[in-house]
Amino acid sequence: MPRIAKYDFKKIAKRWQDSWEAFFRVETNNPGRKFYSLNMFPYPSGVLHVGHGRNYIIGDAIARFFKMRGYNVLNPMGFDAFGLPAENAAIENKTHPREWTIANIEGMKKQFHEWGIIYDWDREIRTCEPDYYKWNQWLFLQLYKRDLAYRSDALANWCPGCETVLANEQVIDGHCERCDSLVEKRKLTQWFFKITQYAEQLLNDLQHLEHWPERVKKMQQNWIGRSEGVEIDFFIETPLRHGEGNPHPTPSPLKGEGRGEGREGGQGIRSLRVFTTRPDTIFGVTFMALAPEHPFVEEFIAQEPDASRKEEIKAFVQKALQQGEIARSAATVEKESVFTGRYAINPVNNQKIPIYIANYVLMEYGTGAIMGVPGHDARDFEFAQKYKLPIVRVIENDESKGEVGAAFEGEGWLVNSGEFDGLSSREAFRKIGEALQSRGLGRFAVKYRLRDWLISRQRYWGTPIPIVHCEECGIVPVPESELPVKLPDLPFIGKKGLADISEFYQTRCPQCHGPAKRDTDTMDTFVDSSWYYLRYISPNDGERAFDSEAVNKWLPVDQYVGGVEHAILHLLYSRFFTKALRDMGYLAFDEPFTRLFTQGMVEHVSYRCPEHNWIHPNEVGESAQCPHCGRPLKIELNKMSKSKRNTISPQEVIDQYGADTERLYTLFMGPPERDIEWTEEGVRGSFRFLNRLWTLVLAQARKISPSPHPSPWKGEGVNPAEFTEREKRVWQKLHQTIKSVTEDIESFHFNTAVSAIMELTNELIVYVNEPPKKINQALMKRALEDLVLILSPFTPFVCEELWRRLGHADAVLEQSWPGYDEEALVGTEREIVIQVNGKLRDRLSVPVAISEDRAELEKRALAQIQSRLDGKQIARVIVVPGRLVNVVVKEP
RNA sequence: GCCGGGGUGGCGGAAUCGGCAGACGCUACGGACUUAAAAUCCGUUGGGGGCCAACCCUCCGUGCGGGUUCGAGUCCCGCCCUCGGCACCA
Repeated sequence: MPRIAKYDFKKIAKRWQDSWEAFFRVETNNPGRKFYSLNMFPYPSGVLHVGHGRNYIIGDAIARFFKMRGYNVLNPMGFDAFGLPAENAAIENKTHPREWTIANIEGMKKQFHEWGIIYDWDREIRTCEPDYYKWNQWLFLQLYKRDLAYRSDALANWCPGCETVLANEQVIDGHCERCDSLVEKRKLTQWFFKITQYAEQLLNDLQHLEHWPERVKKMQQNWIGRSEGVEIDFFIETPLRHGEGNPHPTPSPLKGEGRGEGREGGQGIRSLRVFTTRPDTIFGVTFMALAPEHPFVEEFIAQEPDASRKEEIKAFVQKALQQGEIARSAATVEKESVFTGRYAINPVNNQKIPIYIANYVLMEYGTGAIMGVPGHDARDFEFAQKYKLPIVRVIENDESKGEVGAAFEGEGWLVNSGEFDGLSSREAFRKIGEALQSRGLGRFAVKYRLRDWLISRQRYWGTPIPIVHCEECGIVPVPESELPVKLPDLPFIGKKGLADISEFYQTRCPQCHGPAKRDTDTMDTFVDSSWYYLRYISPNDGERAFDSEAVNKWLPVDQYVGGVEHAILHLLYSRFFTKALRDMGYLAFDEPFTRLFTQGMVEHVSYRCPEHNWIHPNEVGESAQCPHCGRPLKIELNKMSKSKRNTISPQEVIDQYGADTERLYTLFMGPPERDIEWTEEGVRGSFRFLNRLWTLVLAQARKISPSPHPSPWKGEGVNPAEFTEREKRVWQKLHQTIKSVTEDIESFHFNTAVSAIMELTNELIVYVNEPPKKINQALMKRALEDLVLILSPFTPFVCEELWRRLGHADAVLEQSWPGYDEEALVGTEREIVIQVNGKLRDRLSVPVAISEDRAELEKRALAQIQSRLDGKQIARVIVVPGRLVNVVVKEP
């Protein structure tokens, strides 16, 4: 017998690499049975490692699978090409960010090609090109027209490392998500998108996203942070004047008309508005507290007659402001405060309540002022203890009685609450709210944690904001006909923004044509990625951002695949854009992504030397010593990253084992949603499998005469009625495998799909080598063909080659996905488990017909294990048809 | 603190409408082939015991403690650990 040619993955890759693209070119005009498969587009930061590959390999497998199932698959790719790293790299290499970006894009496209990942490159998007960012500007203007984009001075998150402001979403534990610098609050005039206008919808519509991971929805829900409560106005006592004895009698709020928060005439501040989610605890209020930034603070200071107290308050406020809101908002910070010398009146019982300024009260949330209820709020309790304020219990339940060491934050019934005594917390919430509302002293309100999206960035490499500042006309939007406002194409000038380039900002006012200044900020790059999935439908359209008609046919995206790190930022912004564009009439759907899959990270061992820091695994020998100083290295498991020096280059793997091996291992290594460790041994295992497959198919291929592959769901070419028992088992295994692989791919269980394919391969190898060596050629041909087809989304190169060697002239992607025959799944015999008292004791093989016959199964099972039952009394026999017989015996 | 994942052999992980725990792969060990090694192939591989070996038998075993059930990795109650998100948000 002639030798089988070696599995030459390099030759095979070269042969088929360029042959597939045509299958993923789509006509967008006529979607037919469409499937929009989308991977989150990458930031072109350099070379991709095998961990990045996971995202794209999953996406490619899905696209190929749906293609074979007869869908018109749209699978585009592009580059999120604006952003800070390009600027930093450009400064380092003394080039222009564009050069660095383009070079990386070219490199990454080569990598996709090597991986056998197919996109419709005619639809490629690069967000740094004017023909893309022009539409960012257009979108900005649309939002501006509808008051969804506005300019405001606010305390913004300033990152000193990146020298720019950041959105709330980009601040992690008070640090910059990019460079980890401690973020400061600075008062700056900045552009915002009014995402809060959609807070309610963004929250509510989460429930319709059935095919999103639960945790992503939960994260968004937390982030939006809705709370229902009541806003309450507390009258403030007029301050004492010098020489006066008693303060003026306060107006009785229960009788008087509320006037809401604010000042009145020359009388100064009259009332203070707070927000609470627990109006039922209002009788327990023993202090009020303002945020140091609260507008009343200044006035209180001004009105303070006592000079030393005035200084005390001033000093405290200054210190708190310096500490900054971010630092102060950490739960670990000690509660500090100063008494203002002023009192408020509790509208429900006329009690006089001292007003404090406290560091733990945030201006950003609610009204910037709180009512302090130490009996029922842990923070207020801590505060009251420190400042020796009274703690009043106004809610009780069976558990809380007698307990006084802490705030009771649960629900119960009211006590010490006047006419509301005895009501449940819930009833009291409503009744107290209503009582306040009827007197004009309060109103039901809903607050969100979500803040508006700050989009201004003080950087060069981004989309210029299309606004002109004119001394005469004020803020003037650039007319749509003048878009794009292009980035000045100067040799890159280092760490400078547009504010340093007079050629850019000097302009004329579009309205009065007088001299004016362009806005010198650029947009957050998350603007770019909030709508790119719309642009893929008509990527070269010079007339509009996207073609609504076609977009409404192709979207929502059927399957979106990407990293969970975008659970909040990108995915929330995209949902916001979709809803805003829908309301403008451009889109006819509510949510951009029907199904979302978030793949886990790939981890790899990393070595750390106390002196030389991270050492690449390739430099580390068996002994795990530092190659520079010989010291023992600390071994850790970390996410693959350049900074930890533990990345694996796909090129290494492809050179040594081929792209199919990398793809197979990536999909097989573990459940795709979970983080998983990359190991060299695992890669070799996948390589071994492909070699075994190669040998099996080639050894048989020469015996098999070429003929067209039958259409699915039919047994053409094979005749199961004439199969031997052995052949029937092979046939059954084949159909079981097709079924489970199909279902596993649909549910993203690639690891078990691969293992099912391995089992089938093993079974076929056993069948081929079994002693009689009489192989049913028709069966074998069919089995190998189907095997190759169901493996092809995972390892397209080797499968294409094997498919051709099985005698086919047409491509794998032109084939239909194999179907399975329900009848073939069953087989002829079934194994029934025999248990005694629930423990496995024996097995019984019965014909399928009998496996459903309770009486017969019981009879046979008891006969088979009779010897075991000596002297024991049978109490009961449980029969599960098709599965088992459990004999319950009483021990003598 | 709150919310959500997850805890199964030496390792990654299978099996959750309650019904054979450990599929598939890796590692390790033994054997075949080879002058030798690599590769490949065959076998063993959760732990303990039944004198050795084969076969077989048996007990224990899915984070911990209870419970429901003929039967629990799977369901219920109470904990522990771990990863992720949110967190002085009133």
